[in-house]
Order: sequence, then C-alpha cells, then structure tokens
Amino acid sequence: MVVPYDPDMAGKERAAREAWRAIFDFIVATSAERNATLGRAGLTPNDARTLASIAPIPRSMRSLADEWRCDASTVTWMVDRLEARGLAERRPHPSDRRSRLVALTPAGHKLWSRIERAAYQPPRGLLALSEADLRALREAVMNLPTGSGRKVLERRKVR
Amino acid sequence: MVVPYDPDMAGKERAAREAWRAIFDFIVATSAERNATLGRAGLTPNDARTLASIAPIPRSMRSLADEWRCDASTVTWMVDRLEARGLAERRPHPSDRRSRLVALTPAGHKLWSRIERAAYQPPRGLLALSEADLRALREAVMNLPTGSGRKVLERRKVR
DNA sequence: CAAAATGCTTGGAGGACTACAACTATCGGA
DNA sequence: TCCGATAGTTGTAGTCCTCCAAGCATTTTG
Repeated sequence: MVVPYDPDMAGKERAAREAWRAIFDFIVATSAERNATLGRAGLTPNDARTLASIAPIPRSMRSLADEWRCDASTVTWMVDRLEARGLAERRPHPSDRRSRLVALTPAGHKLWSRIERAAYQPPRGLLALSEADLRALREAVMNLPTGSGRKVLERRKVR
Repeated sequence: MVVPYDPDMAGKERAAREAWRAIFDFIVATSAERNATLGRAGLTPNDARTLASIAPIPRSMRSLADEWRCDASTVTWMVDRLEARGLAERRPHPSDRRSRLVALTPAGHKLWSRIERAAYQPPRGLLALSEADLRALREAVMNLPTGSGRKVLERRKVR
C-alpha cells in the first residue's frame, strides 16, 4: 500500500510525539513511586525483578544471569538476599547437579502476588479512553522495543 | 452527571487493565535497558534524573531535595558528580546568597538533548491511533496520578 | 539586634550493586 | 577414562546512593 501524501501525517506525528512524551514522563514519575512502594515492602528494585522472573516458574541461576547479562556472582548475591528474607529458595536441579533452581517460597509467592496485584491496578484516568483506544495503546506498548531506540536488540534466549 | 449503567464498562475495565499491564511490563522490561543506555553515556539513573530536572530551568539544591524527598546532602553528592563531569554547574542565587542554582553547562545541554531526543522518540505503533485519540490519550496520561494511591511516603528507615 | 530558621557542605557510615579472579563440583565429549 | 567446559560460590574491590550529625554562611523573625 502506497501512501504518497497524507496531510494529516504532520499533525499526527506531533500528536504521537506529545502523547508519547506524556506517557514517558508518567513512567519516569511513576518509577520513583514504584520503588517507594517496593521499599515499603522491604524490596529493592532488583529484588522485585528477581521475584518477577522466578514467579512463573523456577529458574536456574545461569538463566537469570543470561537474561540480565550480569556476572553469575551477581545473581548469587541477589538470590542470597531473597533467601535470607525467606522469599526464595534454591532447589536442586532435577538433571544437573551443578545447577540450582531458584524458586519462590510460599511467603515469596504471597508477597509477590500482593505487589503484582497492586502494581497492575490501572489508574482510573485510563478509563477516559475508549475501549478501542485502550486496545490500540496496549498494542502500541506491547510492540515497543525495550531498548531506547537502539538498533536491533540482540535476541536474548531465555531458557 | 450520572452514569447509571454503562454496558461498555466491563469491557472497558478489562481493556484498561490490559493496557496498563502492558505499560507496566514495558516499564519493568525497559528499566534495565534504559539504565544500560544511560550507562553507555556514562550516566547513572540519578544523573539522568538530575539532568532532566534542571534542563528546563536552573534549580536550587533545596528544590531538588524537596522534589525527590531526599536529604540535602544527597543532592550535594549528585550535583558534585555532574559538576565533576562538566555537565552541570552551581551558580549564585540572584537574591539569596545561601542558595545555589544548579544549571546545565553547554556540554550538559548537548548530552541531555541527545538522550532526551532518543528517549522521547515515539514508537511507530502509536500512529495507529487517530490524532484525536492521541490527544485524548495524552490528556488521560497527563491527568493520571503518579502515585499508586499512597499519598505520604514515610521516611524510609535506614537499617 | 539576637535568636531561630534555612541552604548547603563535609565527614562518617552502611547497604546495594557489580565485576573479576580464583575455587569447587559436576557434566559431557573424545 | 580424562580433560575441557559449565554452574555456582567466595573473596575482593570499587561505585553509587542514602542517611545523620555537625558546622558554616546567610536570612528571617521576635
């Protein structure tokens, strides 16, 4: 499909830019609050990231290090902290005795589901949008590259 | 204005929740990437926050501490770091000789505008929305409360 | 004016985060 | 079976972030 000239494009581009700026600013403004919320629960941002990563299914230390592109020892520290709080635990890997699976404890599941529920509570203001808009917004956000415009983000294979 | 019953509400609520979840996941997924991008520019997250705060207009140390609800000495450290890198500078306050205004240097402006431009680049997906929708979206987001309900964040106790 | 308040800096302290190097245990292929 | 590769831990180190206490300069208030 060819679009030789769309007189609306200029205005639309600008509108998109302004909308995005608002979203971005909101994200920035929110992240501080989000961290404060986590802090109230005694969690650091990394704690939360770890919980989120292992909540669906136990993960090996190695896979976490790969996902986060950090040193394996860093994962050791992070998991240590969660384990000390009783939120996560190391389990033996069923087929590789070198490896450990990191899993949430019942307390960890409880805490994380509470935080997740609160965090996913959509702000009322979103209801000002039409359902179609909301879907478009969701689509738009879901298709965003997670890098800040950076080139092709090298695919990370999460095992 | 009374809204006794809106058959769309259920679907809308769900759409809002899903859109919000997408945004939230994006925030989580992005924060690491975003920090990596900043890191490539030699900036810590706090560096970026400071640059963003003083970019529009020079600010006093005090106002920054108030905005971030942190100790005044923390602001001193942060500004020190930027000043050491030649990105920001302290200027005398025109009417209060106790106070200092923190401003971007030319180098700071240059760097920040580059980063800002990249960060504010709107995702193409947003163009799927009509211009009117985009404006509505912007309005909605701009009117969102940035807090997750909680108003007063208690001083976090240092252990 | 004297005292209290304010703006900022310095010094001290500690936790979080991160990497690298060295080490142990285990796995997998030749 | 033997050896290189892999998973994870420990020790070391450095930066960042954050606070509190103390102190200085200046402003505001009684």
